[in-house]
Amino acid sequence: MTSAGPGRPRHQQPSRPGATARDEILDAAAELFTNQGFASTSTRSIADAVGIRQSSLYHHFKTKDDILEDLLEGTVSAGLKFARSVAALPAGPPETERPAGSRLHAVALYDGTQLCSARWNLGVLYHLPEVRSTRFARFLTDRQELRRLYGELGESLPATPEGTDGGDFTFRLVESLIYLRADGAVGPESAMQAADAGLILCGLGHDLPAIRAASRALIDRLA
Amino acid sequence: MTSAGPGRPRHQQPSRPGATARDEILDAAAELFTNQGFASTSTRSIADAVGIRQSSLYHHFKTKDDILEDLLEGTVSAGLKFARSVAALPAGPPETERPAGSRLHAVALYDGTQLCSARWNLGVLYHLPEVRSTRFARFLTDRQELRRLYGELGESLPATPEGTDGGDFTFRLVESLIYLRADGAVGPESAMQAADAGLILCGLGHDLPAIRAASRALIDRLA
DNA sequence: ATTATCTATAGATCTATAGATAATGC
DNA sequence: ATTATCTATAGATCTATAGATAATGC
Repeated sequence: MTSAGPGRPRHQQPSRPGATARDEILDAAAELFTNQGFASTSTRSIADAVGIRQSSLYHHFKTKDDILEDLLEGTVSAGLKFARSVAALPAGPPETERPAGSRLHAVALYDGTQLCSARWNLGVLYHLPEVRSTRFARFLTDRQELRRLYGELGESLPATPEGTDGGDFTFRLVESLIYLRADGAVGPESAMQAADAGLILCGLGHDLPAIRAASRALIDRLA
Repeated sequence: MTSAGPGRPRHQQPSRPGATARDEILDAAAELFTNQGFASTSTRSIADAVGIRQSSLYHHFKTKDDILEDLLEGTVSAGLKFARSVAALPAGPPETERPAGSRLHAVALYDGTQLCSARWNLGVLYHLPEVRSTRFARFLTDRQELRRLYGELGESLPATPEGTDGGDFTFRLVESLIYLRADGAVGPESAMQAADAGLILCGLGHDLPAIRAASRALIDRLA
């Protein structure tokens, strides 16, 4: 028994990662939302998982939706930032020769690696009907911009067969890692395989070894 | 005012498709589950959509979960049946020459077409955390068998590049149609494009026109 | 004074059951 | 007798707010 009870200081016995109580709440909510669903997870169960009272959550978040919003934002912001910086690079090789498709591959690999290795598989929340509301507009537009960047990087490739949008297929393959992971079928190579498959669909399967190397270099440089 | 009130006959003013009250309930639940989510949809709102009292639902279904179970089963049974009959065909051309990959393409096209054109986009319910319980074992094993059949059909192809499971990638691309549709981005060609992309990943992109023709023929014959 | 917690609770649900009622079909 | 509906309700939630309490830091 340390000093439990009303008005106890800020943050004791951190059973969860995170420097602050707010971070602990987010971590507990992420675990519960991904494992039980958003609507099925009560604010009480989140509080229980953290070790505080249900009502104390409302000191840190205005509503339950706000918790979800924070979590969703966190899953897309790094990937979007990386994709923006990659898309801002010139397509042609600047000084070092960079094979066509390296930029799309790098975005897919970075994004996919994150989806596979993040502490919780929050991607399963992307397609919740609840999320399709203006309430979550910032997340939605961020994810839409990321998708558009995939499309742009795919369009800049001349080799793609007619009729297919290789960039968007790559985006879809990368996001399918979410459900592969939910099925327990993600391995250490899954993200690379998804990125490779995207490039194959763009007609660049013949050059994969060089693309992989340039993709890794881009990630090391920009991430 | 027709004969409303207690004990009225079975089934009047059918505002929804379906011959029976049970079918109307399923249709209303499908609409609400896909648009608002399963946990967020109350039995009352389903009943309201049908035009009966909340408690009257329980004459047709034992629990709310039972409604979901019925809906999920309905989305996978036809596709699984088709995939089984396709997988039972000999791989080599029997009398008519059937190009390699036609069987996988046919399964993907049939399945994808259904996902794109079903009255409600029930696929968004596949990955609900709630569904991962033994409660829905029959649906889960059916879907798993369908996935395994994709894998088998992919394995039988010699052309697939090493390291990629072309059958499983095809399965993932087809299921990604669910989320393409949820984003309002499905067109009349989407299912065919997904099936084609799967075959490209299996190394058969060069033979697509012939594969498409054989795939269509298989669907006409077996579906 | 500010911050983080607590207790207590309002008010609105939500699922499922019990039992009454009336139409149908034998 | 069976079927499909209804009314009424038990009992269990669930979210969010109000206001008290105590530790902290100035």
